[in-house]
Amino acid sequence: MSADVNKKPETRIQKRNREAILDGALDVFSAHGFRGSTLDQIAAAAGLSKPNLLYYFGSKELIHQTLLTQLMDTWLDPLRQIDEAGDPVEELLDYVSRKLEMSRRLPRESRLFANEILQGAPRIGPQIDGHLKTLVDEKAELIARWSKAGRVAPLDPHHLIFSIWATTQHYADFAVQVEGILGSDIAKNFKAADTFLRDFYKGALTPG
Amino acid sequence: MSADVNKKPETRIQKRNREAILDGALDVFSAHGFRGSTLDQIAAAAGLSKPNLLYYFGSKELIHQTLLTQLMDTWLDPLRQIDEAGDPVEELLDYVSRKLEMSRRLPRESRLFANEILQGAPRIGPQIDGHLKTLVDEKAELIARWSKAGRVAPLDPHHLIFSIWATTQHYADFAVQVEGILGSDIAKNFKAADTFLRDFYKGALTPG
DNA sequence: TTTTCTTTTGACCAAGTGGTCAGGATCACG
DNA sequence: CGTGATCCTGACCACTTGGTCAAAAGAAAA
Repeated sequence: MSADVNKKPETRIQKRNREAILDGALDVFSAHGFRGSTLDQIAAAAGLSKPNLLYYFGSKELIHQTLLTQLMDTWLDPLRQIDEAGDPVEELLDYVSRKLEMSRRLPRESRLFANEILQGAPRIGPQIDGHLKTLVDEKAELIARWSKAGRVAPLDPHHLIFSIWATTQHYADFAVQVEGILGSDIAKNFKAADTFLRDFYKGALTPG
Repeated sequence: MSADVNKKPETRIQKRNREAILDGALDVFSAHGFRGSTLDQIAAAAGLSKPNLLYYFGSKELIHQTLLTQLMDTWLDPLRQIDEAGDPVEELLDYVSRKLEMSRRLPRESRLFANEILQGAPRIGPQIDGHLKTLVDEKAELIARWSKAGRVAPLDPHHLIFSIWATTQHYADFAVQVEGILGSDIAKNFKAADTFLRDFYKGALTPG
């Protein structure tokens, strides 16, 4: 009855196809949202027929949920890395850079996540209240301690974290708008964003 | 042939029903995105039958586009109000507060917009490159002048504006996440957000 | 009241959608 | 090579969806 014992190990073909499906689905879901995506689109993106796709993942739901669950881990990594032993302002600036780097390298994942939250997190709600809240509260407390010790400016730590999420994810989620205004040289835009954000947060976080 | 001459003025009934439709559609579109919304849902939200709805707006497209176009004006108002004659830091802080207030009072509109941009702005693209870019460039230049004169910290003005959009709209677009972490007392959360953002931007913008 | 214009509806339709299924093709292994 | 397990497909289905239409019901003007 224990679910985590896979009786049969995964075959080569299974591995290849499951990966192709998840990659294709990430393309499609991140661009059109859950309801805006069709199994035909996903199947085409993965290079499989629709029935074959359903042979590997029993339903559209399941593909989506698999993506979202896998993503959650990666997504919180940068936050976990904030180190109590480091210099507070440096630690936070590096967190900003790491988050921005994620927007640059994993924009599809960012948009998938944004789509889900925007629509009220109908299929990921629980994980927000659980995992995420715990980690955020923990790091917020750390920042509060730094704050109290006068090592970073006295700002509400939860809202500070929100601001970092917002400013960094913006470059993935609203990429079209950013490119419409700054032009389409993406590398250049991200470089400028990093420079800006580090200066910006340095100004806001440095105490005194 | 001139399109802006309405031969017949709008009837009472037309006015009431068109408003009901747009309001209902805003509910539905902002919660589920364009493709995730159905005419039946919108008709129900507006209290009309589906064919009757289509009597007023010829297609789903048209309702969506009407909402988006109407929104664009309101959306850019706070930016327009930035006044060259005022104190630079104060002007920018007030812009932040105005934008946050829009997230508080018009969260549906914010999410409608976010949905559209997230999915690549398929039905609003042109307006971004036109209207919006012009206004943003203009205000960015103003900020650049202030910057050069040493009246605000030397930060890239375009990215500064992006950061304000991101941090303020976050409270509407990611409301579920914010409430999952801070709790559901919305008034309290927005109050704290305003305090945080003003302190935060004051620290980052004050020169020297 | 009559006539004309506007508003509303039920019945309907073609296309698209997620998902099923029986059977054929292919693979791994003794 | 043979055989059982895995992999793949075309045909199909029930349901949803955006949209149409003819005709009834209601307002408004005469």
